[in-house]
Amino acid sequence: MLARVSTTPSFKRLPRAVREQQMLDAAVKVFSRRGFHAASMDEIAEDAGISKPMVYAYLGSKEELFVACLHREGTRMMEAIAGAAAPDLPADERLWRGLRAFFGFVGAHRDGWAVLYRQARGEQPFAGELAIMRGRLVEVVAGMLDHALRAEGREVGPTDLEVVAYALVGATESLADWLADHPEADPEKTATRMMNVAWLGAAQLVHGVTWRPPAD
Amino acid sequence: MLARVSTTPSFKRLPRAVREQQMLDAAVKVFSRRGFHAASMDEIAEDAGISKPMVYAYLGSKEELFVACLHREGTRMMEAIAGAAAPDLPADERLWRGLRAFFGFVGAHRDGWAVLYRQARGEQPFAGELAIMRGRLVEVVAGMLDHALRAEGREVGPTDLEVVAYALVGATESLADWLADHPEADPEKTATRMMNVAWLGAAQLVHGVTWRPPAD
DNA sequence: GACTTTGGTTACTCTCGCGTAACCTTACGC
DNA sequence: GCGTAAGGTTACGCGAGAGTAACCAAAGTC
Repeated sequence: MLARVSTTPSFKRLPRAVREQQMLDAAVKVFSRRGFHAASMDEIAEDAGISKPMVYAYLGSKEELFVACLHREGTRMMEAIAGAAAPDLPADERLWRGLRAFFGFVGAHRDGWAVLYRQARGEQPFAGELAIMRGRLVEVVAGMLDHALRAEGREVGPTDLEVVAYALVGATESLADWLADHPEADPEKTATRMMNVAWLGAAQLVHGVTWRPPAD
Repeated sequence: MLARVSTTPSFKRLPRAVREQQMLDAAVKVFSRRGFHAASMDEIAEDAGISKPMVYAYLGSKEELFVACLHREGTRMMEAIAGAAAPDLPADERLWRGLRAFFGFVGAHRDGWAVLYRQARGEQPFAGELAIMRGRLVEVVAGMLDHALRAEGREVGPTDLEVVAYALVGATESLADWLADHPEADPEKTATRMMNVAWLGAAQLVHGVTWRPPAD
């Protein structure tokens, strides 16, 4: 004993870009399993096969690390959706493709994105970050609705539009949660169900059918 | 100086039941403002006008305290809804009354319930607690839908029913968030908007209008 | 008016985990 | 082949905040 002065060089010493991705992979995994607070930097570092100071050197504080996860995963998701829903298609087709892409993504990352997202909704430092992403989605959906409405020669106040879009996005998020909690469920089928709720409701609105509260 | 041996007796020494409510009030306030983790027991105690050991004596650990908040506020909300939506009304009327009561409640507790709820969705120890409450709501909504469907001589698989109900509940939660973030918004109007999305979509489903994915 | 229960306090302890200082070592430019 | 930057490590400081021990006093109770 006492030999092995130079520790097994195995194959270490990877370039920064690679290590960063490994760290993010580990971070997403650990944050998802444990939650932001219960997750320890030590565990993330260990899971990434690296020591803690490296994580700090590359990705900064725990909060920054979490935000980085959110960003990477969020961007991937947004790209998946944007890549599927071409802007020159009719509204229902766009909606359908967007939903399918979204649920496909969530289904494929069942214990990554969805869980991270859930975390972030509550914690104040991240809620803002999330609100921005959700805001972009809401804007897109609201734009679609507006487009469809104008095609019918109709028009609705911007707040109404925003709120309806917000509700649709909320319903979709909710089903994403549901999907994440039901490993056996089919993403495609979930997307279809969501489409039923969203589009049939939205279509009514587009055609000017409106529900009004009873006179009491 | 050195006098004031007996500290101002002011009017202290309240019965347990009263103090517990004060503590819960303070806890809801602080948890909402700071979030579960950032909230300190010291601050809650101070805000309740009492010292920390009393909080531990009456409500137990920090987690238990949070759960107690969730329970109290959740029960209040459920009661508000249940009291409004009589079970012998037609489905749309029940839905409308339930939504109105719900948004009324959220609007009246803008920085209490909604924020607490948001917190709890993410944190693992509480997510279960919440899931149970949401589950009850989903069940009620699903039951309503089922009832309406059967009245039309139609029937849908239980999973479909559950998922649609889940989506509606999710959309509603989402608008509750929106309402909590928009102090100027009118709860009644928000309920109407939700009703538009939920009911017009649901009504289509009830009448057997179903959207199907394009053949591709 | 003693005695016990209930409401209340001050002043700690102790853990946990973020963040860092100080220190190696392999690769690469030149 | 030699300097230096880039990749990597061990081992620790230390702040914060949950939870507690020990102790005090008013209000019932008999």
